[in-house]
Amino acid sequence: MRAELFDPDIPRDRLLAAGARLFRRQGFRATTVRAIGAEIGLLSGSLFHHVRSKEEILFGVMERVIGAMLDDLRAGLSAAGDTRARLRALIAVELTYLHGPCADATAVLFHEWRALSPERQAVLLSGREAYFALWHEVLERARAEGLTRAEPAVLRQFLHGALAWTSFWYQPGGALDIDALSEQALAMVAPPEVSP
Amino acid sequence: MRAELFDPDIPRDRLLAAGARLFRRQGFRATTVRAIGAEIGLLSGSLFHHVRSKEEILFGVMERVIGAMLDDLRAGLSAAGDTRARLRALIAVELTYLHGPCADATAVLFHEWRALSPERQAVLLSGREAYFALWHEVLERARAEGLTRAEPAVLRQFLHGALAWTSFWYQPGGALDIDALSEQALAMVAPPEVSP
DNA sequence: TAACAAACCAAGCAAGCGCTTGGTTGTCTT
DNA sequence: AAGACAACCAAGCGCTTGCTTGGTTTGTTA
Repeated sequence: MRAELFDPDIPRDRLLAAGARLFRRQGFRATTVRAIGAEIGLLSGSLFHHVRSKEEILFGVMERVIGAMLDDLRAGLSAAGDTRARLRALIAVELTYLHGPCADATAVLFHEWRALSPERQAVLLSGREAYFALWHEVLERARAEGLTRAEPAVLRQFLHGALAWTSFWYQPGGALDIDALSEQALAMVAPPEVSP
Repeated sequence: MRAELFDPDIPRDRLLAAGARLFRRQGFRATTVRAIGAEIGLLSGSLFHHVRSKEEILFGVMERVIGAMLDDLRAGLSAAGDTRARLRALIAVELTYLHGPCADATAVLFHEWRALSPERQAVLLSGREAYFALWHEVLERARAEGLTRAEPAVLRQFLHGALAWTSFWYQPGGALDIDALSEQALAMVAPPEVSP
């Protein structure tokens, strides 16, 4: 996966990274433009030289991460062998984004979706749909092969919810690393014994 | 389960119910005391006769629902027979609260936890811990009996996340009712074939 | 070295926020 | 009849918010 979503040498990217960090920690509404500015040593007014509005920061963060996740998921799926490996790739990509170097931006994408205006939500919707279309494809096959039992459309939501929720409790650096966490998620949706 | 958390005949309860409704729809920060007042035909200042602060509304809502859920979960578990039935009860109680008559308050409890001050979070923590202690007990037995595969502590978080996330996508009244949704969740964490 | 644009500062505006204040209304008890 | 109390209104205070404005610095190019 790409190590960084934002280039520290580009002022606007520094702004987006700071926004992601604070939006994740305090939420979009609770974060002031003054706090974002202070985070990168800027006065509150100065950041409107790089961005038209506070919401544009949120949108910029989401747009960036949604594109990157889609790329990485495609790469992960094409590298995976059987359906079970593809299932693991779905999980691993999401957990890696949620707890790796892109953790801030990914958490913001998942948890601050409602803070974005409906118009801008619509702009990102195609990327979101493409992402979950890949999920659906894998989950359909997984059920056809007897790996999973729940209906793919429902399972997709359950699994995504379970993974997104990890940002509230999972601490990277503890006893459980991301690979082990992925394996636990895989064990939940597709216990090894069920496969033929 | 108890049909209503708030008594429409008590002014303060009407206030809490209105708060829950708006907090769920727009989030705590985005909801103004003026909007809450308007919801029950009150001027913004008048509602401070019933409540000391806006946050006290949030706390009141959460306190109420957390106690009710704990009662209902205890009742549901004692009525259930084997471990699989107890597992179903865990799921059913949570989904019933999330999408039944207490949907507003429950969604607020799960999704606006961070909006509560740390001091008040601490007050509710004992109720929360008692609730999840019951979960843990059931999930431990489920694993001991071979019903589930993932570690109980992790599975608890995954499952709770999956269920809490339903408030973003599940629409009661559609083709899938709450019982069917519960069955899907159960199928995900404990596929029938695995049991001995 | 002059010109120019990107990047930033200093100051503040208009609007909205949670909450306070002082007073009025209606109901119930004694 | 009179007191007590809950419930509410009308008005607005002090503060914070996102964002604007006009001007200054800095670095690059011609």
